[in-house]
Amino acid sequence: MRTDSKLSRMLHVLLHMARNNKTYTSDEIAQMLVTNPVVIRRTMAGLKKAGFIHSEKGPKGGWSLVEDLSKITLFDIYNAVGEPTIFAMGNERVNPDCAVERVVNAALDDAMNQAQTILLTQLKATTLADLALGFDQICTQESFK
Amino acid sequence: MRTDSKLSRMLHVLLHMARNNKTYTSDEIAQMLVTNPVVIRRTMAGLKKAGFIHSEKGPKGGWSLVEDLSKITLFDIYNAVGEPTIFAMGNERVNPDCAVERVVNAALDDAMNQAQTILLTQLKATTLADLALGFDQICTQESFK
DNA sequence: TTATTTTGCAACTTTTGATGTTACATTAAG
DNA sequence: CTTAATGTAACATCAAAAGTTGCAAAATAA
Repeated sequence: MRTDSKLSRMLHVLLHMARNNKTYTSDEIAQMLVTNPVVIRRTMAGLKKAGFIHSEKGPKGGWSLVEDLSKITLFDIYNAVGEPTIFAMGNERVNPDCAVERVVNAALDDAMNQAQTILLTQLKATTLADLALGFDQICTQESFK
Repeated sequence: MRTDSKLSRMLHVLLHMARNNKTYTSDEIAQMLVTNPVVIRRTMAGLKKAGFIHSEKGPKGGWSLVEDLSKITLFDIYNAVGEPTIFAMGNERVNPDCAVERVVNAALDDAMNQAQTILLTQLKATTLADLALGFDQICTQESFK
């Protein structure tokens, strides 16, 4: 499969929404991310269900932020987009009775679980407000409008 | 794409080879892993190139272990099978000039790099001999022939 | 009420990388 | 010289993410 970029994309969108404090249509967002508006709606649906954003139909409609950035962690968004598969590598399981297979898989699972724990811990420790802060720093450094 | 199982599979094969101390044909291995012998040759080619195993053509030919299990780490095999992509999640990079994108990607890259470091460190710290040991323990516990 | 804008969503297509398959060349044993 | 193996190129399949199309539903405004 392709690399799952839903988390990356949604973080991108949410920060833009927070920064400009306006509603965005799926079309605008799709242009921003160079993709299709339907893909946007599909993915944003998860964030809406989780209560982070709101959507309005019809003219003047679109997507808007509901929650405070400081209350949303990257892990929250990871969950809201459906907890994408983390690893592209995995165990084969053809014969659970094979002791060799069990030992090999246990070792790999252990290593992968440790890695996953670190990753999710990092996501939990970072809020969107943290990212916004880093963003403001860049803008101060350089010349952003 | 599918989940990459080359590392898991090769570890499985190597432990079997070490345990029974015999040469295996690609066909035998393929049956063991429930796959195709050509897939086996393709993957084993990497291990051969890295010097961990030897292959012999013709009747009585097949694959045999060359290196001592204690000298091979799981990381060595990870490398030998071509350093498969670790993560199924990733950043989108549509506009490197976008400060939001940069901040988001930096945060995700950081989390993923930490996770990757842990994973590879674990692979480096485990030798095939370690796995064989765990294997022997299982065999003692239960009733393996 | 009707035209327009926008989300909601089902159904299908495309893409991409791992895996699987076929065919045939090469090599070694007997 | 036949048989049993590996070596490898070329092509086929599979699966999951992303992309598309089409249309229903809802809200706004004239």
